[in-house]
This record gives sequence, structure tokens and C-alpha cells, in this order.
Amino acid sequence: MPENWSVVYQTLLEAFGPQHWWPADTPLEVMVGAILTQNTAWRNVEQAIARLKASGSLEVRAILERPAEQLEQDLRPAGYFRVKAVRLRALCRFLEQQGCAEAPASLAEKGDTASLRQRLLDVHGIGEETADSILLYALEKPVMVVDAYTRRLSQRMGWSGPRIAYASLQKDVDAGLPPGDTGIRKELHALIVQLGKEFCRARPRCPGCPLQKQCAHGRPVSH
DNA sequence: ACCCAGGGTCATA
DNA sequence: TATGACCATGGG
Repeated sequence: MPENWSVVYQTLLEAFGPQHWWPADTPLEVMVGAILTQNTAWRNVEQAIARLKASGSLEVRAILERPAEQLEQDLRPAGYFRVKAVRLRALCRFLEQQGCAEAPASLAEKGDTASLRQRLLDVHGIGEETADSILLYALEKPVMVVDAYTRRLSQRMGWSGPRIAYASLQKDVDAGLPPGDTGIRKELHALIVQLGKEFCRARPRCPGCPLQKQCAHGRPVSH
């Protein structure tokens, strides 16, 4: 039901206002944050990013040259710190290979969106959601990001089952939005996360939810 | 004490 | 293709 996602956007924007995502000073900080926030609360990521900044490590070359153990210590508050140190280096190695070590944002000009997406997916530690987050928030490409909140929302609205594939859900949401509009995609994903934090967690809290009327929660869901 | 967070990889069937 | 184990910290 693609057309409904536009209504979701309007409703959530009215309820919550603009979210101004992604919270970061530079495109590289977006990319780094996209990896650090994997299955991790953003509040923990902020501390890790603060440590990277404090040690002057929020640069491609600095991350590549930083001793593994020190990089890991910077990442500790974000959890999975050994894994994420490896993934961060893989990202930076990739940026360097693409000739973007000095200006990570210039990655946006190194091919079309489909090609960029595939090259990002080839980087160890970057899956679909992380790749799309980078495309949308760091490179300003009109790509819809889909996550666990989006899946839960789609399910509770009665528009899909809980196990819908990433690509299917992404296509469904994207089809309901104005083609090529990067701004609306940035906001919608941010708004869905905000909704999820407040109302869609493990125990759904319907009272006060902006989508309560449209929501199929409690009614039989067709699939 | 338990559950979850703005996921992804790898081994197994 | 589709599950399950694993990765680790911090807050509710």
C-alpha cells in the first residue's frame, strides 16, 4: 500500500515536526555513525564519536593509522567495539581506494546511485540499511532507508507481514513518495524512528500515538 | 534480572 | 533461502 506512506509522512510531520537528521557535522561523521549505530542506541554512539573527535580520529587517514587497540577504546561505549573497529577501517580503506580520503562527500560523484550502493555493499560490515543510510544522509541520494521500526510499523498498520524482505518494504515505501525527493526521505525515516521510540517498542503504547486511528493493531491483519 | 537498541557476518541445513 | 549464534555497552 504505497500511497499510505505519504499520509504517514504528513501525519508524523505534523505530530513531531522536522527531525533534522542526520545529527552530524560532516558526511564522514554520518558514515561512521551509520556503522556505529548498528543494533546500538544512538546515545551510546554519541559517546564513541565524541571520543573519536577528542583523539582527532574523525578523519579517514587518522582512523587507518590509529593503532587497533586505541581505536577500540574509543569505540567501547558504542558496544561491539572490536567488530566495529574492523568495520570502520574497512569503510576508510574503501574511501581511500575511491580517492575520497580527503573529501568523503565526493564519493557522491563516483558513479550512479546503483553502482555506489553495490560498492558500499561490497565493503565488509556494510549491509543494506547501512548502505542506504550513507547514500541518503551522507551523499544526499533520494534513497529510502528501511529499518526494524519501519517493518514493525508496516506490520502494525496491516500493510505487510513481520518478515517482509528489506527490498520489498523499501520498494513499497519508496513508491508512495515523490520520486527524487531526498528531503522527504530523510525526514520520513527520522520520523518513523521517532515514532518507534515513543510508541512502537516491544509493548505498543497506543494512547497518544499519532497513527492510532489508521493503525490495524488489535484487528486481524491480512497478508 | 531481563529486554532492547537507528545491523551484519558467518556457519549450518 | 532461511534460521541461529555471535558480537558488547548502557538504559529502562
